[in-house]
Amino acid sequence: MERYNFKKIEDKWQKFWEDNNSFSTQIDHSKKKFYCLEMFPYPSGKIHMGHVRNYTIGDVLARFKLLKGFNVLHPMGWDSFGMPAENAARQNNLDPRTWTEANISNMKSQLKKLGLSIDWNREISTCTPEYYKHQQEFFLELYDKGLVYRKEQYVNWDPVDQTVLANEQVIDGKGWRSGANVERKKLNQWFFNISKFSEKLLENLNTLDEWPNKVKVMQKNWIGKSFGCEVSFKIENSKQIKNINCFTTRPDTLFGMSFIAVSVDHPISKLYENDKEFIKFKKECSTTGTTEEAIANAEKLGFKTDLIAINPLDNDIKVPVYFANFVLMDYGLGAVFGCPAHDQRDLDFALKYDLEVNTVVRPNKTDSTFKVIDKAYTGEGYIFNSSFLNNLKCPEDSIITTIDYLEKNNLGKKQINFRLKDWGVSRQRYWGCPIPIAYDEKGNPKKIPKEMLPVKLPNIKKFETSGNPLDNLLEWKNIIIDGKKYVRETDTLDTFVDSSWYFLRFCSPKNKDYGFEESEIKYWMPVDQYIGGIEHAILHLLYSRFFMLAISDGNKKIDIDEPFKGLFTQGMVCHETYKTQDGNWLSPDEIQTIDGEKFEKKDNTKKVVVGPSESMSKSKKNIIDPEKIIQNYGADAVRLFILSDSPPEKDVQWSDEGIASSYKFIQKLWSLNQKIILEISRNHKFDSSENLEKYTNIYLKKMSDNLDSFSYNVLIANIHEMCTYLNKETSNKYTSKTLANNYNKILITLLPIIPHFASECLELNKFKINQEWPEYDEKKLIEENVKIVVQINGKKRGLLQAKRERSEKNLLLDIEKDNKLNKYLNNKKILKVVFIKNKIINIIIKQ
RNA sequence: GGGGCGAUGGCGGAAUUGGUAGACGCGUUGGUCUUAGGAACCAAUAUGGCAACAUGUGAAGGUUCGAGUCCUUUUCGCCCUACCA
Repeated sequence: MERYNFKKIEDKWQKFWEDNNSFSTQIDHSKKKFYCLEMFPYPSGKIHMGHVRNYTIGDVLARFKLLKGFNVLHPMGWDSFGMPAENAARQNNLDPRTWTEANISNMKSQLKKLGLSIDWNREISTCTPEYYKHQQEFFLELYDKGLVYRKEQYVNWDPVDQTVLANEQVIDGKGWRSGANVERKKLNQWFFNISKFSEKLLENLNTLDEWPNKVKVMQKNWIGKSFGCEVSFKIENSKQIKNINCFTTRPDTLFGMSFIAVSVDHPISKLYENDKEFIKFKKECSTTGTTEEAIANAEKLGFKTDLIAINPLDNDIKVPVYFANFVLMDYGLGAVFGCPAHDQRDLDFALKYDLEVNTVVRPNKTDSTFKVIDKAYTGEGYIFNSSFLNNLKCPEDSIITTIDYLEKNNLGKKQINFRLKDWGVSRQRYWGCPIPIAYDEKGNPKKIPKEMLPVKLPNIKKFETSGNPLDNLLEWKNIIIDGKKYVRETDTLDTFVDSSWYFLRFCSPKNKDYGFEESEIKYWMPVDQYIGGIEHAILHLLYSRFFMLAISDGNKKIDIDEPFKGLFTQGMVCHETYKTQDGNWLSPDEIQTIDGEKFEKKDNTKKVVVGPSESMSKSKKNIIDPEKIIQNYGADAVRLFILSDSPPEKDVQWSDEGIASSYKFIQKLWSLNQKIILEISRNHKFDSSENLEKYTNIYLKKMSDNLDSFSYNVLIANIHEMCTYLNKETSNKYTSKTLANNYNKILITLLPIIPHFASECLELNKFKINQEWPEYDEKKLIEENVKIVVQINGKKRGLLQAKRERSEKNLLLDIEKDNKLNKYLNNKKILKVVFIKNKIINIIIKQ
């Protein structure tokens, strides 16, 4: 028997799909659309297993929807601006564009070898002027809408990469790429006014019912809405400072206040800018480590001012004002009032500086002994020691009452505060989208006129070691608009801007007038299923949601609020890690094993230390190259394996045994196919078609259900069962017609998963290649004979074959006749019978 | 500190959503064929027991005729987030 030649057959079908433009898509209003999108890759050079998993999951869905008769949009592109290109250029003295384009062409051919159903006619690349021209238009459009502005601000400066980082790109106080300690620096920056949509971005999360809850929770926390009020405190002893305003979520604890703490960056710090002690304190605050432990263990430090603040609810309560290291200028108003009894930080601070601890909330109304000593009480309870607030239920009633009082007496106002900050998009980098702005002699920004777009990124011959080469490119920097001299903005846009609208561009990839055509996004948007890694749960997804709101803001023709209707976050691909005994990482290629337990290095047979399985990464060398695997086992085997071992949303363990087993399984399916071709040609006279038809019908239901619910690992199990069943059941039992009819349907169900193999089998069987997904018949799922579980006192004691709808009474008679079952009853008194038709009978007897 | 998720054989994982726990795969064991097999095929594989049977979904309780699934408490693990006022 001829073995399955995956090389020949996979090449054949990939060529067929390409020659026939099988996956190119046009608007077709007679069909329902389905927009299936996987997060596009950064062209780093080669695809990795994470891509294989991501794009296989998406392809299964896209092909399934195509078979179901949807008009499927399944595009692919390249997130091709960004620092690696620039770094490679510096290191190897070449042009980032050349490097990027070579990578794209290599990765594209790798992706094609996976047999993905992608409409390559819609391919886009964000580093091309055809793409970023429209991004510049959007920038100016948002500028006109007041959603883009420029301000001087402290920024996170990465001294190694010589660039500004967004808050989200700073992890544990270090740059997310360079790992260098991030410094604070004041620069003029461009911002997107994302905080304008805080409420909307939060509210809309409720409408995203096809998103993982986890991602919604993460975004909710990131947006960080808190309800409270602004309270104004009079300062009684200063000419310059009359008031300090604080934001609080717990105004009801005002009577327990014993100090005010403000950030060292608070405006009142101006009063102390010449105070040597204060300067020293401020410096101390900024050098406190930013690692997790440092923050957790950081001591609360204060610098006492001579200011005295008055409690607005009781003018006799006068408290000192401190600068404190735990108050951040970034959040709220950069000032808090301290109520040590009911906030742990305030309590730590109070104990250190010997401030009063006044308990004003107690768990019970009447517990007169309750007093906070060394642990702040933040639970529910009742207010006391607080004048007009006494005995109010806390926090619900007490907060509302306090805010009412403050507002009526002009002492404060209700306020909702968000943690979400505006998005700083300026990057001091070359390889990004130029910001379409120039400055006049006075430094005022001017929009580059539309007809002068795109502002093309000039070619750079030589890269200096650091900084932005655009700064030194005078012939590009100096520009004349309407006869006047201007200097260009040399910062480029954060690459997250590029990916914030690419899903719109896919709808109209060639449109020259604008980033998209309204009629086209009206048809295709929103993305029905977006698939990618959980690492983008906040940044990319939030920015994209913002961009959609920003573009449709004030444009009634675009009524799309949310870009991604469904979101699926796939797990990572993991592999064991290996190290030499002196701690150097080893790749799986460098090691071998004899017994599967002890591992040694191939070249010198030295012992290898096997570490835990972790997400594949270059730094740990635990990577498996998809290209080699495709070469050895074929794309279908890789697709099959990457789906089979774990549910797609969980991490999957790469294993040599696993991929080998998938390969073998395809061979097994191949021999099944040969066998069935032979059986069909024999045309048996017998026909117990009912069995096969019934089986096929159940199988189709399972396949459809599991495809709909992303249970792809269970789907593969269904295929294994099918293979075993057909191998057993198809010998000498069916007429050609019955067998061909059912087998044809089964083969179609393999198309989404192992498309080359399934296409080849369809062709060999002379079945049509383009067929619709076979639907199952709901009526035929009903079995005439059913198995009834028999329980005695809730314990399973056996099974009973019975006709459908058999009554409780008759089943009891059956049980009495059954030798295995009747011994349990043994003339004992039946107290109760629980009977669920066609399912279970539970007999309760006296013991 | 706050939030989220999870815990099922040697391993990855199934379980129609309250109704036969362990589908399917890996691994292991035995067998067939073979010069040989790291190939193919067949069989077994939760635990204890010769068996009947008993036990069994991190732990303890509860609801129920019936709980992996629901409720309460608890332990452990993973992830996110963080001096957020």
